[in-house]
Formats: sequence, C-alpha cells, structure tokens
Amino acid sequence: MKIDPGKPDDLSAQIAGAIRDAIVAGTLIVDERLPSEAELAEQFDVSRSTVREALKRLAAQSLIRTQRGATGGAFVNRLSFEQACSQQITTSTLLLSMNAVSFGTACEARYALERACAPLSAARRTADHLATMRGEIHRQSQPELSDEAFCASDVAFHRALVDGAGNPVLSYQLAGAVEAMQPLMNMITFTARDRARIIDLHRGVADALEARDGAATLAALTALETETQALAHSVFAARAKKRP
Amino acid sequence: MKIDPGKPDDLSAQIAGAIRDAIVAGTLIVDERLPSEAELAEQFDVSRSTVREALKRLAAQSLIRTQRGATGGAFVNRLSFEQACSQQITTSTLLLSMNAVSFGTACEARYALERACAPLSAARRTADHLATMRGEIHRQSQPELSDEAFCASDVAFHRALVDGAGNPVLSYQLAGAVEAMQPLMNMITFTARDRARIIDLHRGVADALEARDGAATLAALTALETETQALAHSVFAARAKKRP
DNA sequence: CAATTTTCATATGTCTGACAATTAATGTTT
DNA sequence: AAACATTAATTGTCAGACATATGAAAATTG
Repeated sequence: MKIDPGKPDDLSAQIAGAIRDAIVAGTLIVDERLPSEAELAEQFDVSRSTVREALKRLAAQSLIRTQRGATGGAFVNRLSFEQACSQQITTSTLLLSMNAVSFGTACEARYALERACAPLSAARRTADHLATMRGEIHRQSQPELSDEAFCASDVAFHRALVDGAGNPVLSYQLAGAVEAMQPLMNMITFTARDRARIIDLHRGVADALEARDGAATLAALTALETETQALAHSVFAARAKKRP
Repeated sequence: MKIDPGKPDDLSAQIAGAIRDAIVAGTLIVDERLPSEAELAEQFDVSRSTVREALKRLAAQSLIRTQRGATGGAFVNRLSFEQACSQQITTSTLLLSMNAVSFGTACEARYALERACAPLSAARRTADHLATMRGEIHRQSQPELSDEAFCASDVAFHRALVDGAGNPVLSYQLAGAVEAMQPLMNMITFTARDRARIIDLHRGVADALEARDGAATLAALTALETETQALAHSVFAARAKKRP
C-alpha cells in the first residue's frame, strides 16, 4: 500500500485511493481496524492532518467508521443496503437536478425499471407489501393532502411495489430511480381530477398484484406511465404558454 | 447555513452536511464558488482544519472541486453522468462483495433490469451500439481469451445493450447492476462449450436488436439468464462437492 | 475475594500557527 | 506592445499542542 511521492498534490486523495483499493481488493476486510492516524502518517510519510483528510474522504463514502478512545480507530465498514440506498438517492437526485434531465426521460427510466419488477413482485409480494400499497392509496384519496404529501405517498407506493419483488439488489438499484422522481413530480400541481385518475391507476396496479397477475401488473404500470407523462406534458405546456 | 455547536463532535460532518444541504436545496448553484477556507472557518466558528475535513468529505462525493491559486477555491461541481456511474459501480461492487449476495439474486436483478431496456433498445439502438456488440461477440469467440477478459467483454456487451436504449438515466441506474456482476462472474471457470453457448445466446440478442424486435430481444435475454444461472449453479455445485 | 473506583494509556477531535506551492492579476521593463 | 517580475490570495502540507472519549489496568474498598 504505497503512494507516489511524485508530482501531484492532493496526497490525501492518493492515500484515500490506496486504502480504498485495499478494501475493494479484500486486503482489508470488514470490521478490521486500520492503523492509527499516527501510524498511517508514518507509513505514508505525511502529516497526521493529511491522513485525517484521507480518512474523512473514506468516511464520506461509508467505507470506514471511526471510534474514539483507547480501543478506537478507523474500522472498515460493512456497507449496508440502507446506507447504499440513501447514498444512491442523494446522488440520483443531484444528478437529475444538475443536468436538467427532462421529466419525460426520468419518467421513462423509472417506469421501465419498475416494469422489470412487476413479474417478480406479482409472484412474491407479501400481504405486507399489499397492505402498504392499499394504505398509501387510501392516504392519496384524502382531499386535504398537499401536493407534496401526495407525491411522497406516490413514492412510498412505488417503493412497496419494488420491494415486493423480494430482491434486495433490485430494491437498491431502483431506490434512486424511484425517489429522484419526487422533486420532478413536485413541480406538478394536481387537480382533484388528476389525483382521481392516478389513484384509479394505482388501484389497478394493486389489484393486479393481489391477483398475482404479472401481465396485468405490467399493463397497469404502462397505463400509469402514459397518464403521468400526459399529465406532465399538459402542465408544462400550460406553464410555457403563461410564461413564454 | 448554521451548525449546532452543541454536544456531538464531528463538526466536520455537520459542516459538510450543511453545505451539502445548501447544494441540494439550490442555495449554492453549479460552478458557484464557496467562501475560502478561512472565511468558512470564521463563519462556522471552527478552525481551518475542520473546514478542510468537511470539504474533503464533499470532494469525495464529487459535490465540489477545488482549485489552487489566487482565483482558486472550492466550487460546486456539476455531477456528471460519468462520475455518478463510476461512483455507483464501486458502491454496487462493494455492496455485493460485503454482504455475501448470492449469484442468483444478483443475476436475477441484473437481467430483470436489462429486460427493462430491451424494448427501448430495440427501438432506438444505433448502428454503433450494434457494432460494439458484434465486436464483443467476436472477441469472445477467440479461444485464447482469459476467463477474466471474457467476463469483461461480456460486461461491455451488456453495457452496449443498455446504452442502446438512449436514456442516460437508465444507463446510469444500470451501470452498477451490470458492472458489479463482473467479480461474481469471475468466480466461474468457463469451458469452451460454456463459452460457445453464451456466445450463441449473445448472437441471438444482437440479431433481435438488429431486427428491432423487442419481444425477441426479451426472449433472448431470458434465455441468456437461464443459461447463466444454470452454468453458475453447476459450477458452484461441483465446487461444493470437491471442497465440502 | 469481589466489587467498585481511580488512574492511565491510547486514540480521535480540534485548534493554532507556520510555510510551501500555485495561480491570476498587476506592475515594470525593454 | 510584449515580455518579464512582483504581488496577493488561496489551497496544500506540516508540526505541535491540548481537549475529550474510552477501554483496560491498577488501586481501593466493603
């Protein structure tokens, strides 16, 4: 585990890279303790500050955790699905907002991915997943709900659908696609009629899943995508007319 | 943008969080320059070291970039698809290796997601995508290829399929699922007969895409998944027998 | 002897101050 | 006007110090 003492600055990035490589390669295993900051400083022949900056970089990616005290130090962190999900959600959200991804593109990706879950979810969804979905549908039908809360409930509904597939890898990969849509959805103002249509389509999805009918689930999701795209299109068109 | 001066240490994490929130909320926009380290230290009432550790955390997530010199400083970074992809790949890879995800689970997720791309890719793939896939198939048929190189080529083939959908969001979301399979695939030793079967199935996928036939692409992918799962199953079963 | 308290060594968290290196803007000279 | 030197601002790095947390060993106590 060495670094190039040559030209480029940013020693902390090099050190972080070296340690990261060791973790990825399996040289450092989960829960193993890294040398103390002082020892690392000596090994890499840099100051403690530089080592600390390197460790902070790794901590930001949840690759290590640190503990104070006599038996403390930096430990290789077991990356949990939960941590990975939340990281992916913030990354996805930023990616969409910073690159001016169109609603249509994001929506297409989201529904394409959800359709990938449909057959699995129809086969494996538990009563719990179905209950969550029904509960969200019920919440969505309360007229006093704010648009933002309506979108949040929509996200919860879709997450239940994805989780129903019973494949944690799939749930992880889709978390970003599902959640990152929320800010985009929040740009839409829903009329009561809009909400009623969406709720109807949600009910269709839930019914198909209850019947364990994969094909019907697919069809229901496609109908939901069509409706969502049309709704967004009309809202954005109206807004463009108002403020040209 | 304030921090709680109360109990918890890890001021650098709090500061990083505050700045991250400002970026996500849009208070800080792309390419905007943050205050200098000295100014931030004063604003947050901490030392410059602490500010630096916070900035390194953000840099590790590609949220900022830093530049030295008179007009230098920390700038809000436009998160590119490329950066986001490479981050997601390392996260996905680590997630799978650290959590002992079974080959079957990962493989199921990967093919479910790729099937989501099939109809779009059949409709939109360019000649370039097809050429890449044919090229990889050709490479795979060279018998002197190492198992590792064969897997790498397999990944390249699948990435071309995904990219063919012409949806950058989709490509980003699937990058992790496709690439993170490589270490798992590398655990398999392929016989010449195994390779031939896989190449045949790859050819089937490419043919279906060439014909712009979404349904056929789906079927070809499903056949490929079945073959892959069966192959992995037999390899692992044989290994378990040898070393019980 | 067992339980509790104290002490202590070790480690991270933070601060201060300094210097090196880089870079754009500014000033100076030819 | 162009080439060169100076300067100011800013990050990168270092050294040393102190604060704080924490487990383990040592001392104390019932």
